[in-house]
Amino acid sequence: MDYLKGLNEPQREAVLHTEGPLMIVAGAGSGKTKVLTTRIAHLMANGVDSFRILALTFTNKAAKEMKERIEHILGNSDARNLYIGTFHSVFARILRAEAHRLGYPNSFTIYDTDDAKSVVKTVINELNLDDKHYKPNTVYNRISAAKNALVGPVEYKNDYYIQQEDMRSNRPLIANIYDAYAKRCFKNGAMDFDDLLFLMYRLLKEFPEALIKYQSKFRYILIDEYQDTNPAQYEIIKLLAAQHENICVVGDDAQSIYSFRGATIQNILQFQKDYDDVSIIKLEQNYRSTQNILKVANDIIANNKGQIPKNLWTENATGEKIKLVRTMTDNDEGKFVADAIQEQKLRNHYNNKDFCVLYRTNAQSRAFEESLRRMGIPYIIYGGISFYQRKEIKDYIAYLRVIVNPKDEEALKRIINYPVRGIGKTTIDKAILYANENNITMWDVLERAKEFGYKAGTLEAIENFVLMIRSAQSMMVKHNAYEIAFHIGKQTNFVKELFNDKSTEGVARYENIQELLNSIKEWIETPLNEEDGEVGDKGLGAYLQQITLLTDADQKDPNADVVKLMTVHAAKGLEFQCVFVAGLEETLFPSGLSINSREELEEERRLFYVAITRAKNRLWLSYANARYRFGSLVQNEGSRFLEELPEEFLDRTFAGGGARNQGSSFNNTSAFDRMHGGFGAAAQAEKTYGPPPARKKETPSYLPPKPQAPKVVEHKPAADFVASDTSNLQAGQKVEHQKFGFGMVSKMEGSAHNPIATVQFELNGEKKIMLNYAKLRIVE
DNA sequence: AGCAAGCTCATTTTT
DNA sequence: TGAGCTTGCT
Repeated sequence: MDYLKGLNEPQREAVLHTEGPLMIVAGAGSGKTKVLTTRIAHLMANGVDSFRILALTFTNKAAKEMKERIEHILGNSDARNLYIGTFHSVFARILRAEAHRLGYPNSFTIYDTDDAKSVVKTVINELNLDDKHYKPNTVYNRISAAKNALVGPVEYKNDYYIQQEDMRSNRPLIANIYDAYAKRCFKNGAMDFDDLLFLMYRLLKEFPEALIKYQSKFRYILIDEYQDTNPAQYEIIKLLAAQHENICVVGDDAQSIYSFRGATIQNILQFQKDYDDVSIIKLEQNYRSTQNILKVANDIIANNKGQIPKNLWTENATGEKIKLVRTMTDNDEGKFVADAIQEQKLRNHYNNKDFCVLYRTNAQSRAFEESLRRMGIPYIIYGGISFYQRKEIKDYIAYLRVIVNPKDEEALKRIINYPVRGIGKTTIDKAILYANENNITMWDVLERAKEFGYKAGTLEAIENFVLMIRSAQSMMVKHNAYEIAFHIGKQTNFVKELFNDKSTEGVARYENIQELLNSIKEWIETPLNEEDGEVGDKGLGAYLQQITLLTDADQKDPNADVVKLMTVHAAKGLEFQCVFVAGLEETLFPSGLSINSREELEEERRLFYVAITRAKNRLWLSYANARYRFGSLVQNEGSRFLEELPEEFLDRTFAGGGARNQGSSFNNTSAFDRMHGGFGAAAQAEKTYGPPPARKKETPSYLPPKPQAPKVVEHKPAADFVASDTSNLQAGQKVEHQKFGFGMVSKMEGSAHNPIATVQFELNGEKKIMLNYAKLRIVE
């Protein structure tokens, strides 16, 4: 019973309460994972067979961590056979075994978002609809939302309100697209991410034998991050738990941040009504953050209505005040963060991995990357395009997909003529047309190419291709995923082709393929779950299933000593010594798309709450006066959330042009800036903008008066306008700007990284031009 | 057929 | 800004 030591009272209670429905309301940093893992270990220590425990998480990372911690507690490897995983991966595994019931091959493909959107696009075009109006992205999101609400194509078409909505947006035919899309996926033997939930639900609902099988199998069910479950997940859980009712859900309504994906807090409230005697345990002691950080977080979230009442408290030290920093531009914000990290490393002996930079949108990462790179601080970005989304990797994998499931038209289209083998666009278009006309798959057409009147040369090319795929298919009986992958790379000249490309990108692509092959090999060598026979051992099918459900975060080493950059969403469940929350500006955080209703705004606020509560020791909040948004510099107001911060816990500073912000004896300038013109851009900027304003008490921040940009007299540059190298620009030179026209440089200032020219334009008067961004042509 | 240049358009967040 | 797509050229 050693594992019970080190738990506080409610934690212990949650672990020991094994029978019957239980809801754990776990505040940020209250030891939720510890409770979940100890609970599972406790069940196992008391003789529950690991096959009978189902634990569902939102990320593979969380699942993996839980498994490891359980193994650690138990001191053996019994945990290997637990059903721990994401909703998607666990359901994929079950669906693989039950696919036949739904009319799917058990070798079904899982389409990622890109594949799915591509099918949507294909279908839109085939229905002769305009893809400018029916944008694949929009339509896909609509379909996705429908599936997550368990609305199938038929219900979609028959639902009055949904139809009204589509009428209003002038897209009445989405129902038809949805229907065609679902049929096409089925024909391709493919499920998209949402299908893994939707079809799992249908499996349990429509096939009582399947329902009984899994209901009785899973005697104990645990759900992590319950506040982020959507209706599909909710219904599935309910069905699975109905027999034993040993269901434990863990969540925090204050951290619900996925409503855009259909998640609803209603599930938390509904849970209490679904079962007769639900026990509720609250974990309210925070072990993560300083008092100051927690105080700020609590104050922020108190602005939301209708929270489950909780009192999150901590015994930790008071800690430092929260630093609120304003900069001129997003690039300055980047520089400020890199500077501050450097300073903290020196002053407080932190490692790189103690720092995390959080932002609202992935696009914001650029400024931080640049400044960190310039300072030589190693970093890693979570959430960009993942390894498996790179073109060469997707192409390579497409071969494997076709071998496993030749009905997969998306994969087939990718590789049928790559590397080039004389099966061009015309041939492919024809094949798809024939397939649609005869209601067969594209692969069927290729196999029976003779019947469709292709020219001799084309026919030969097709037949060779079909033979090659078939021979690889026959390998599946005796060979594992690695052997087949290696074989196909050689056979198709895929690898050789990349090897011969000596351009920088070519070399990188070749290396990526090598890395892919290595990772397949590695996967082959890791031991199986005992019960995994049903998934198909180390075959290609099992491999493919596994990688499509892998997230970007799963591919990166969380222990590497590097600064981490990620969106707030991606940071859920993580913690860091030092956290920077950047881009706290209206229309960015909160997002401009979420300020029109209270619900959306409250979700943004929860997101901010999640961001703040990632920090253990030190927290910086930053925002920029102006930032580059789709190409041009846009002014922004500070976020309304900043006004909700309790003033007494804040330390306000201004860090204009990337200077150090506080305290050091050299005051506000970096050595570099001092060498290049006194106080540099920072001091200059401070004169212009002043320090960040303290909280305005009365003025509501809604609809802030927009500072009117001075009207520009448009200048049409010559067609051959070419920006000059302005690194040696001097006062007195004459220049041309694309928008402002001709002018004379009157003054040069700023640092060498960030030179600023003051120009007297003939038509537009005096402007300050940041040479790093603007394009100027030197006239003389 | 294949490639390069130019054009348009989008930006929330992710399994 | 930059990705993806169409157009036009070879």
